[in-house]
Amino acid sequence: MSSPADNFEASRAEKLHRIEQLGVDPWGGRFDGHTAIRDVLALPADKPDAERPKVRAAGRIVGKRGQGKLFFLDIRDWTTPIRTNEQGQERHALQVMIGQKQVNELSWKLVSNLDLGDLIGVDGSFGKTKMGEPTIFAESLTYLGKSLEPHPDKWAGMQEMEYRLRHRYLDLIYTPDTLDRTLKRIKIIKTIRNHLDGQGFVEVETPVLHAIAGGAAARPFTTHHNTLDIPLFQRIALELHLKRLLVGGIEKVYEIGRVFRNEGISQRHNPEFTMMELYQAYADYRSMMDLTEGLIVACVDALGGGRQLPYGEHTVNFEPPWQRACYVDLFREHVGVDMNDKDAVRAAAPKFKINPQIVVEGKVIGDKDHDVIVHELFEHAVEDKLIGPVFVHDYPAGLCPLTKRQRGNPNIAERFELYVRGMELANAYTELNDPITQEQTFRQQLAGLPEEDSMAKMDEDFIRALRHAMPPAGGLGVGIDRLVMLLTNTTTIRDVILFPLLRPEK
RNA sequence: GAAGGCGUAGCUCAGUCGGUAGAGCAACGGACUUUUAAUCCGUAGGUCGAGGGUUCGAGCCCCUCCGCCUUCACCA
Repeated sequence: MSSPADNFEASRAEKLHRIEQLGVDPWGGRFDGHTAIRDVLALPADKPDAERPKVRAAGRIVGKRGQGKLFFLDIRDWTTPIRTNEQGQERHALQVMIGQKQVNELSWKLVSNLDLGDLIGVDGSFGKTKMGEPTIFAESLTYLGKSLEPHPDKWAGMQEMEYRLRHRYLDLIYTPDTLDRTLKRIKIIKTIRNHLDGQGFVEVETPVLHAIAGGAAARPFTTHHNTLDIPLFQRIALELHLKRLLVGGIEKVYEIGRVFRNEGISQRHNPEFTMMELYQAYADYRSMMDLTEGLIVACVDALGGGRQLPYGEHTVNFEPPWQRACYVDLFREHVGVDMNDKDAVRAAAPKFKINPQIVVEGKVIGDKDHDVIVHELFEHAVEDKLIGPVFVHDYPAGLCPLTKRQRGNPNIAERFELYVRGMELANAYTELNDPITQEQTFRQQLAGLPEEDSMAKMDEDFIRALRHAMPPAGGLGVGIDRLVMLLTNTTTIRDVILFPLLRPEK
């Protein structure tokens, strides 16, 4: 008894053998001068037979129809547009016609060995068939790779998320949105670089391996260096090194890089994700608002789909200027009480299903801090309403201990978050450059951390850097994955990351 | 971490009341020079996620486990 896989493997092995017997390498080699399928389809297709343009193309076989001495292939490459043909049908491939009399003898012998999933090079002329389908009329074929595995159903495609994630290479071929999103992500990141470079920022690379994982309050991944025999952490933020560079006089600096947080996985969280952080000397959070607006509008424009982008049921209007709203005002508007009125805030909490008491394992062990209740209320009552884009600015100082206070108002932190569709897209501060306050606040934060987070340590070296005077600065952080989600109408982070973390099979 | 859903051929999916495991595509053999989800004739393909239990009999009912999805919780 043979399994279907065995049958399949045996048949492909037999074809490999037959191709080799013809003196043809089934794995191909350098194939110069081929035209992208997008460009082939743009060639004039209505010339008389004798005047058809000569073309060379290469692609993956995604369809084949045999008809005795005439054979049709559908091939696809990474430029292949989705178009509607003269019959009103949607097509996502370029047709190749192989006629026994039109193609050379060796190529005709190869035809019976062609399978869905193979990579093939074609030389021929470009025109239309009697049915009006743009087609390459093949004169010779070149093998560029034989698929030894079956490919997904050509019409149903790939439906199961797990199958798509574990076979992303197939997903890129058979789910058009996957390739489209991937290319858009690349374009967005490139646009960010171009835009920032154009504003005089410089991009740097800072260490991924940290002796102390600082700059955020997240649990890090741990690792170990053998020669030094020390524990190391993968970075959870870019912040502390970039600020050292501010001290060093690099006045406009940014980094786009991977950060790692050893926390939950969800539609909006992957353990490794891409952050962009930038710092600008002698600027503040207001400067960052203008910069953020310009940066994201540049990304929107780069995608070429206009400034109103769909997201789920909504349309988000990225046309500047964007709304700017005070935290206090939004709070009053949606919660209905003044956030500084402690009794009123406490009384309002249950209306939004928030317990103003701290409960551990079913027991009340105390009252939550006022600022904590305020922020929980904000998250439950306000965030979802922020279709935006909207800059929420001037946070309660208690929520942002490491942010510079407003001059003359120590209860307000100079911070904003950019919200779009209820998602936090960017986070910016007027950075604290007073090393004494910074150190005190660090120590207070560390003192409050639970046992399991005891790997968090004071970064003395960073404090020492600040003590040499860091310029006042504005800082901005943008979660690139979430930005791509928003701009490509994608609801899960796993579809904007090519290879999101999955539990290994078996 | 909790609850719910899903897991059947390579892919996409049916499977009724517990009674011999099904279809389309893909594959294999054959016919066919303008097809395009080609058509026609024929063939093969299964650890029903894994393990245990109930039963004369389990894809289906029960238990345990694994994986994925969704919601919630967590989340600078």
